[in-house]
Amino acid sequence: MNYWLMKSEPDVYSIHHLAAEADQTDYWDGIRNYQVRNFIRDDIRVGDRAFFYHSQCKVPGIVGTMRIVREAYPDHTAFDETEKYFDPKSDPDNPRWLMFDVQLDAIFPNIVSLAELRQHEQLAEMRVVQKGNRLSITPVTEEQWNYIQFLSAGN
DNA sequence: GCCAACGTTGGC
DNA sequence: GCCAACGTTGGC
Repeated sequence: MNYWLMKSEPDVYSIHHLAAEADQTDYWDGIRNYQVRNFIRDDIRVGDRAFFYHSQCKVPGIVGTMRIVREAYPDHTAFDETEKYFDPKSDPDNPRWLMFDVQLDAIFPNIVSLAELRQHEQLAEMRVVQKGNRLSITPVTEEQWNYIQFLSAGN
C-alpha cells in the first residue's frame, strides 16, 4: 500500500466538497502533468491512502485523509470542450490523461499547515515542503504519514 | 499581485 | 535535440 499527498485549491474543490458527495466519494480529475499521470497509471492503487492538501489559499496545509476506491481510468474531462481541462490532443481511443476515485476518510479537527510541516525535521524530505515543488500529487512515506497523523491529533 | 521554479512548446 | 519563450503553479 502506498501513501500520497494530493493538492486541491479549496476555492475550486475543498475537502468539504468531497464530504458533501454521495458516499463521500468523487473522481479526482484534471491531472495534466506527465509525472503525475504516471503515478496514477503505475502506482496509485485501490486501498492506498492520501492526504487532502489545500493549496493557493490563506493557510495552505493538510486538512484530512482519503482512500483510493477506484484506480486509473480515462479522464473524460479531457474530451469535453466545455471543461476547463479540455485537451484536444487526448484521443478517446487512446486517452492521454487518467483519473481515479477517492473516498473521504477523515477531516482533521485542525489543519496541519505547511508552516507547521516545515517546523519538523522528520518531514524535511517531503516534496511539499521543498522549494519549487509543483506536482499536485506526491508520494509520502509511511513514517511521514504516521508522523502527520500524530501532529493532526494536536501534538 | 509578485515572482521563483518548473514544465511544455515550437522554431531551428 | 537544443533552448528560448511562454504558461502555470503556488507560497508569500
